Amino acid sequence: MKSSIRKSPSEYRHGDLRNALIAAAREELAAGKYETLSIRELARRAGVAPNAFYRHFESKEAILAALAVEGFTELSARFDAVPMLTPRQRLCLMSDTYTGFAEEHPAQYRLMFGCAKATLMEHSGLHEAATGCFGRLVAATIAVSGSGSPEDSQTLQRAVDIWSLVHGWSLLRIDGVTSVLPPSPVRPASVATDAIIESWS
Amino acid sequence: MKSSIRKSPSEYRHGDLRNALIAAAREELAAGKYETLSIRELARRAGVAPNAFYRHFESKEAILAALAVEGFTELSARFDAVPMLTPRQRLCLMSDTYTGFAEEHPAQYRLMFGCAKATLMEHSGLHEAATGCFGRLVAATIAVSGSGSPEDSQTLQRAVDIWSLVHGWSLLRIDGVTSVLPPSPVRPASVATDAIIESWS
DNA sequence: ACCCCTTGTGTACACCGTCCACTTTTGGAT
DNA sequence: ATCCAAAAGTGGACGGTGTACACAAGGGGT
Repeated sequence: MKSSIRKSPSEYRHGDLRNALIAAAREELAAGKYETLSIRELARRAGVAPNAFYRHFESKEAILAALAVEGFTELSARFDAVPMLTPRQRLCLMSDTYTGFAEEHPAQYRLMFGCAKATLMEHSGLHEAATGCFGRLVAATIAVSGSGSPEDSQTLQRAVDIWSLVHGWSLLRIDGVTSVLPPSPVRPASVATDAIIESWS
Repeated sequence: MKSSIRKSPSEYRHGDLRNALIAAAREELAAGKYETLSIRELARRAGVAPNAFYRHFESKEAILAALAVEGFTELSARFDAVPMLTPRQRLCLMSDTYTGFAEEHPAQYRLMFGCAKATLMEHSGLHEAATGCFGRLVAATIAVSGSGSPEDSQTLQRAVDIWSLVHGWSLLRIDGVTSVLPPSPVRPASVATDAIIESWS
């Protein structure tokens, strides 16, 4: 019954610390901080001791992986919401959907592919989330190609070409690298996407 | 004349510490370490106290920038060595030159574009090196397009499309992201590059 | 022979991720 | 209602980082 000096007993248990930590991490990402994101800072934001973190996540990598999963899931949802016009138009729209997501969530996007590296891919759900996301790209590619199964080598190559284009397009803009060239009005990635698709016919 | 316990007077002065530090950093990059590269480790390798570093570089960012400059310069040199067949063939070869460099030096490549972010671009020489590198891409694009000055908006857009493709292509492979898809024989980036070029005519 | 400037050292600070031992609280079985 | 084990949060510590400051060692120009 004796109350702690620092916090009332009622708030000794945070109640939903895991989500509070994730929410704080999302804020950091929204503020553009990814490389400098720190566990201690998240704990501070949640009003909790640094080590409380480890009751909810195995490691720093674990929460990063969770945020990456969120990102891939959100991107998948956006893909699913792209309307079906012609298969070709749909794949172009998916290109712009992709780059749009990356530009809206630059730090999270970088996180998603920073996580793809090495050991992080082993974290629960990450591989599945990423696979599901790009499976949608492959499916849309198949729809355009007309034929080809998901294991068809040519179809995969084509999907990876599109993926490469929108991935590079997104990162060049996120990192502000295009500033090394004279400024020019931005043209959507779908223009180049459409050119690549044209070559398939 | 009394000798230090730790090192003979003759090696109190390292002689070429700056290059030794850069060499050590190059080794770390060759070993794939970029995010975890540390000043203290470089100093250890050079057999010197950590703070000796600061007599030769303003900060950690400074040596990273220097390594990025090296990368852009090397890539520029490779671009210059690409033979002129037809302008279109040449641009395709430059695509494969680009991805080849990235695959040979994955950590350095990531560094080059990690550096592109934010404040790092302000470091001496980095902006020039990057601009020079991609100016070569623009020039090759102009050669294909037939017309167009470096300020021509359409030409720039086209060059950025190619750049996006090879940048994304390189990073997807560097980060091993393509492992989320069933394995398939790797096709050079120049196939998609050629498809994009085709759409210009 | 002197001085000074360059180069390298040592100490220190604030931060980080994470391990350990500890305390507080809660939920369920008795 | 009581007790106890598990869950959740705390505090301290270790080894790591980048870097600021004051100091020592040594070589070059006068």
